[in-house]
Amino acid sequence: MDSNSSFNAEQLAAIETTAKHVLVLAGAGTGKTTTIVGRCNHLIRSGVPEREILLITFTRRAAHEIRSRIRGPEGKRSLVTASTFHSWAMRLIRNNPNVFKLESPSLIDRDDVITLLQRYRKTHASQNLPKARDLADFHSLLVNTRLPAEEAAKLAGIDEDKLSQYTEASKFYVDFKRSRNYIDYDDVLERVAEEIARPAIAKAIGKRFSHVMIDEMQDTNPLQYLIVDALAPHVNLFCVGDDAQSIYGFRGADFESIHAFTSRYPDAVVLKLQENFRSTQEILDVSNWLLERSPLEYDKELRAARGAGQKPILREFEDQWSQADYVAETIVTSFCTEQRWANNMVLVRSGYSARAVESEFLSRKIPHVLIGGQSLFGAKHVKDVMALLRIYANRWDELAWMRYLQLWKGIGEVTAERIFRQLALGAEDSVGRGRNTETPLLDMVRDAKASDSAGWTEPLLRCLTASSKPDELLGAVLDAMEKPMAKIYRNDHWDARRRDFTYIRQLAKKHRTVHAFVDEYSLNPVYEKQLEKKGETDLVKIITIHSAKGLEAQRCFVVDVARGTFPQPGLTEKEAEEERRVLYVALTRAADELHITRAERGWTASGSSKGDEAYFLDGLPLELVAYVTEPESDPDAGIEIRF
DNA sequence: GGGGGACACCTTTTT
DNA sequence: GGTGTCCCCC
Repeated sequence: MDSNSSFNAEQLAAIETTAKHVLVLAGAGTGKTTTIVGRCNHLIRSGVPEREILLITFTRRAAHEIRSRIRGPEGKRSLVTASTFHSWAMRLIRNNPNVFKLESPSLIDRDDVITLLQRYRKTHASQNLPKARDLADFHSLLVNTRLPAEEAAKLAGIDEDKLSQYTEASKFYVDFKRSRNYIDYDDVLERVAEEIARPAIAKAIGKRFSHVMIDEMQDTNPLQYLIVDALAPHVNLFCVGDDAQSIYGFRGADFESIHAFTSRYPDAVVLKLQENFRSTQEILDVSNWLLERSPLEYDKELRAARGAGQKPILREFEDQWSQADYVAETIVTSFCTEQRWANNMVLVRSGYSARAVESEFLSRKIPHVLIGGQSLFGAKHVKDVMALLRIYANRWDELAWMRYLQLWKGIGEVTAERIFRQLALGAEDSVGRGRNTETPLLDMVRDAKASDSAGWTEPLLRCLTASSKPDELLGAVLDAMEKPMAKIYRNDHWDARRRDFTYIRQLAKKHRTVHAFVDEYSLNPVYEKQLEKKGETDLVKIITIHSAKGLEAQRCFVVDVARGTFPQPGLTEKEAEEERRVLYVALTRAADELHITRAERGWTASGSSKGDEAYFLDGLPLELVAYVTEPESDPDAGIEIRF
């Protein structure tokens, strides 16, 4: 991989370019990651200090992947910074409180935001407000797109007469965060974007990082663009993207912006990677067909460097169980000859779709890993425990207090809020009176113990008096919470939940401060199923398509490609086209064997659909695939006589 | 004010 | 199978 002979001419041109700013348009499977890594190594060889290279990705997974492929000197860890926009920005904020005007803020995640907005909704119950989730999503869209509220509303399909409810909620939310020193994911970027607009700041950052590389440029949203724009005069940009793989529109990304790259950065060159090394031509034929059917212009026609192979298989099933059975059966059969589970990848549109497949794998004992589902830190019981750690890190983290207090029998929202207010007021008082304020909270909790029949004071005291080493603190907290949690979760898989804490403790060991650990759990959640599989490498991947971008496997199953499911009904054209790109990403993951399946009766080849919903495979020329119906759907087609 | 039961409506996708 | 929401009883 190090010698230039392993790159083709297109890749080499990108790797060795001397242009200040570069945009590489790289179709699926054209060696995008290889090129980024190659560019990185090339820069280092040409004398650019490793620490001057900043490599930005959109998912943690991609950051990790790239980091592992950049070699440091003599096998040492490379000094190249490879991280997501968010974790890079968060580190800047933490390390420069004066510049970013935030002193140890508490980072809150989406669940916290929703909890908070649920509370807001209750206090405005008469107004019949939109769901907390919708309020949160709208606010986030507003921040990420930088649009005026009216236009963002149009984008999100919000009625004009409802808009004031959304903007009022946003206002409440922003005020709440400011008064409590909270920041959310969007604030992390926004804070950096605002300060980096000052030339002195941008210049200082440019001094540290001379080369900024951005992966998946098409997913960059306007907020992130502000950061890139500010850096552009001071750094060399190397951006890689593919408009056909833009699948983060819901986060405010607009792939049209990469078309405007050269007008944005006049001294930029645009290079193309068009030769696909991953897939057989048959797989690309179906993928190309899908894109051609789009009303949008992608100017893309992938060519297979590898040549011909076998046609993709299109199958339909009665229900999701027979579909899952087919996937499992095919994999087991292949394992007999290949002796390798990891040749297989199952791609799902949503975590929900993964369930039937996973349960089939479990019953057949097929070693697998589920990626993109719920994060371990998203689990209720983990959040309960983390609430105590959050209080430790930031004594007046109201959301953490509310969560913790409401665990206890007899304490609901109202009582929890009362207790919190009393403590906060008491602390203020003792500051006002100039008392020794070292431990006012501790004293007050001790005082409260006398009247505490619910039991909340005891674990809290253990927590507040514990060691400041994350793993020791966590140990103390778990110790104190074990019994009460066993009771709370007695009918709710307590044994399975309890096991998770072992992993959390291992993770805590890696951090020096509680603050760092609490941050990490928001920005870098660890996925439960992945942790369990640590060490095992030969696994079938069940993965959401969004998480699978950049990955490949010899044999891929794209399941639940069904009318009314993928795409879901009722999407705007813009949204539906994004779904088309999602499917495109899925299809182009396959190297040799592609199985497209759907679990429903009645798929028709030539567009004479039964439902009114859009369906991407309508009109698919049957010669592009091997099409098989399940026996139940067409009894005659399935007759098999055994001898 | 808390809690349990019934109910609907799910599920996008990531930081 | 899971979770948010509403309603009614304690």
